[in-house]
Amino acid sequence: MSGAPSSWQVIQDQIRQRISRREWQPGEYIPHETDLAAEFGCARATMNRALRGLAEEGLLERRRKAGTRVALTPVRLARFHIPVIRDEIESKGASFQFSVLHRAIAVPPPDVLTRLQTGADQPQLHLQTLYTANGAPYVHEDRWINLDAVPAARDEAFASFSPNEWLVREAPFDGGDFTLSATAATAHDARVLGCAEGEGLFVLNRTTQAGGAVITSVRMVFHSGYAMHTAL
Amino acid sequence: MSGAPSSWQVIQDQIRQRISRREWQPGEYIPHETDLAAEFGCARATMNRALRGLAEEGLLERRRKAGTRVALTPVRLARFHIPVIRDEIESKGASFQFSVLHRAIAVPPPDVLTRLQTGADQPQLHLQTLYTANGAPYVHEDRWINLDAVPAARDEAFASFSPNEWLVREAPFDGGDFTLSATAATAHDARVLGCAEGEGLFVLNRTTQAGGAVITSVRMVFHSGYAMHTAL
DNA sequence: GAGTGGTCTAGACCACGTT
DNA sequence: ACGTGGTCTAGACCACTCT
Repeated sequence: MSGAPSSWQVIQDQIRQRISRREWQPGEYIPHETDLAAEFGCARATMNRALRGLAEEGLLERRRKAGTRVALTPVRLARFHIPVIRDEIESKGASFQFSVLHRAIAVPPPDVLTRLQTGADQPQLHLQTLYTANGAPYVHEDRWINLDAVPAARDEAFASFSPNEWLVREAPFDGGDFTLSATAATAHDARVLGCAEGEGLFVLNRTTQAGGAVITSVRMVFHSGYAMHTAL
Repeated sequence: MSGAPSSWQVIQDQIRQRISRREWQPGEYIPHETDLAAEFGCARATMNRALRGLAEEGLLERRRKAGTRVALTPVRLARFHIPVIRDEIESKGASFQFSVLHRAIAVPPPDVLTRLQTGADQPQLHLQTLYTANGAPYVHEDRWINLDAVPAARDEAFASFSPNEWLVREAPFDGGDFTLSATAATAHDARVLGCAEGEGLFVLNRTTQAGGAVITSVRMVFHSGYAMHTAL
């Protein structure tokens, strides 16, 4: 389907099998790169590529001088695609809309001040936006934009581009963090998202930075029933 | 702190800067590997390593014959460490305990049957386990184990090892999927987790496989206030 | 001090897709 | 048909850590 697997991928799969079949026990040292390369009849660089991948997945632990061992605790890491709202909605075949419910310039509350790393006397841009799919509420976004970092936002109406898309275009970020959590729908959440008060809602908090400066801090509350999914 | 950055990392950072500073616009084709390698005075393999990493991050799009371009939509992917409960709790300096609240062999409900890919006439092992940190409820686990795939589970008491840890030891997996969502605490949730009914709780559904066979399907409901966090 | 993985190079061939 | 990225090799030097 997707092309012939390359040599290092084949080798990687073989190694993976030896691990999952317990031919190499957890905690056990496996042969050195050089020996494995000889066994598989490939260059050491190729074997390195295969093993490096497994180490990045957390299946192997490698240390210079010590060697390579099978990880004791297979600490798997899951990859989640961070949603660009429009893409996520349109990829489901639904139509995308948004409306800015609230727009103001004000001093953020303390928790946002901390995240934005701005002063208590510096007003910033506050936006509340509802994104809908086929007209149904999809996610409610409560966003603060650091006007020192993105002064152009002050005069932006967010008519043709949603805050989300506008920022991606105008203020490319190079860092940040995510927090996923849950909350019970408040009366306000319920009204905006069109769900019952008290329902469990999925929440994503996100801060993005560029060159060390925090650009924006956003809290997104998703519609009831929303879930993030990934394969291992 | 963590060693001198290697050449390909330095190069990768330079490229990253050119992108985030808009020296190369989104959608724009950047020079070929060969040319960039010449410009940076490195081997093509080294440049390839740098660019490949950026492509995996979603910052670049590469196609044979076409070339390399800056991604239009920087579809970032976030990496989350999948919690091994004991490690997660102990890494916070808390003590780890667990207790199996319920243990039975029965035919799973329809949704679990689908996930386990077993028949409606095949009883499987059902476990409900509470994990605690310093005695406080941490996560409640509702797990079904496929006895065809893991027959040894039938006679396991899960006294010294939690279901979680026992499975990691006895039935190494090589695939699966995750779903993250939210729910409002039911009366049962509230009682088990010691929270108020109706609170928003974080839920992780997980299915793990080995060699194509589904080993276990589990739903974990975390204590109120739990969050998953990651940096970009 | 010595051994192992980490990285780099120059060159080659191949696979894919048509900026 | 041809150009570009993907992969592989053989050899070399280096960095880190000490099952």
